[in-house]
Amino acid sequence: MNEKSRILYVEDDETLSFVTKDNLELHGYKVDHCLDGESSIEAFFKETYDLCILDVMLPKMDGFAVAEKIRATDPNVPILFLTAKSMKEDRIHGLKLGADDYITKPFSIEELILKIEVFLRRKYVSVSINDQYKVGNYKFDYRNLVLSLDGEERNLTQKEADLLKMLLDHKNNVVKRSLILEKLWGEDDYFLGRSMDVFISRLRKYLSGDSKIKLDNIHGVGFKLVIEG
Amino acid sequence: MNEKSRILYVEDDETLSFVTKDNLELHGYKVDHCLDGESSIEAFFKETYDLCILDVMLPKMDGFAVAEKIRATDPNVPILFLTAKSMKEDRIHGLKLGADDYITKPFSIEELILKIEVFLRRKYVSVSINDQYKVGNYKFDYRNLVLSLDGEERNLTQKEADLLKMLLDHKNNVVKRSLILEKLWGEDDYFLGRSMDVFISRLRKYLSGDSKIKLDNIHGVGFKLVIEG
DNA sequence: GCTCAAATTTATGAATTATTAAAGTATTAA
DNA sequence: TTAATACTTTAATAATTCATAAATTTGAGC
Repeated sequence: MNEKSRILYVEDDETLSFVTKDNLELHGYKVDHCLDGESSIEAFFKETYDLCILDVMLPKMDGFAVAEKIRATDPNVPILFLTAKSMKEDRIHGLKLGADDYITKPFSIEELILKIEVFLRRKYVSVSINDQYKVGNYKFDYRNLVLSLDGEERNLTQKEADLLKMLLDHKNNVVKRSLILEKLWGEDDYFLGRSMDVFISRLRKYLSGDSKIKLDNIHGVGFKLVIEG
Repeated sequence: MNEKSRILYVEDDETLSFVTKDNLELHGYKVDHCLDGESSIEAFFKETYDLCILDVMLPKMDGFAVAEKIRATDPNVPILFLTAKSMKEDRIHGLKLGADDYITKPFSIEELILKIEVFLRRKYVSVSINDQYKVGNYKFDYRNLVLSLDGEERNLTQKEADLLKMLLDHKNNVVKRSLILEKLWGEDDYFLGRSMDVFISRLRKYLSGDSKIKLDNIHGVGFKLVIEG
């Protein structure tokens, strides 16, 4: 099991925050609660958090200001706002500042937890400069069809790139033969399967420069691109 | 400047969808619009999209079913649901399926676009949402056919995995030989029974690393996977 | 002790996959 | 229009994997 996810929760309503914190902890999160904006900034600088939940209305420094400070430090940490019902302006303002979502009060704990899960179950990196993938020691630029290993560039064909991308999107997971064939070849038939095998073979050769990369076959099922470390 | 982001938009209300598509295109997205669930799946298999917007209420196949299909193909693409106002159950159901957010109708275009931006400005990589079973000290990933004991991984064949899953689904209960044979081998005959015994035998070997796991035979009846504690 | 179910190990053959080479198919350039 | 080039598919052959079969041993239940 993974370690507990750490959540920074800023909310001045003591009753609500007590219940919410309690519930979140019951669900296995480690929650630090702050009562106002300023102390939350302090906390954020001291600790590392996986996610922040900010009430908009806060004493001393409102949620937006807190979000700006946090964003300036960390462009990646997900931020959820708690806003009063129907304050559309607030919601839009928050999203513009770089918040990732908002929840309108009153909210159900179940919904809050689901929203938290959405952001925690993904690794989550800002700014995808085009479609640049890291593949072990390789770099793969999907848009430009370039696969490179310390400066050494190799141009891929569209189909090679599509296949690599598909395997990469399912990194460390099995991708069914039928799925690949349907998606990249349009239909799943025996001879197209032979063709795909040729491509797999070629990708193996291309990627043989890094021993931490394996393109495994799962007999009768499909392929799995495994990258150690 | 990056290339246009490609959006798949599924919505059966023609008036609304016309306006929305138009607006999104004005904002620089490339939008493909589908009127029903089935055609959207087709489109998804043909093209690559950066984001999907699904109405929940759709003819032929509802938005949830579409989402499941899409998730099965691509674990990473962000999915936004359009739900009727106040249908809390819908929202929660959607999030559980792996949707990333929902927007309640009626929605403002500005808000929709902000939400889209939230998901497009980041690269999302799912941390893998597998159905992992716990089997004593082992972990069993049925989808990927992997059985692991503290880091030590072993790939199972499809049939081995099916059998283990079946025993696991009846954990601590007897599963009749005839049931296993019919379900996994298609018919119940003597020789297939011998074959199954080989598989049982193999599973016992695989699971021998944890003494709290027993795969008992109930003479003349079937098997029972017992896990203490 | 006897009989049959179950367990285990080894063998076998069919099916799947791998790899390299050759043939086909476009696409672009001359 | 032809030649050259780039790419995909087909073909041929080798290698591997796996379910089943077969052979043998163990053990349950009477």
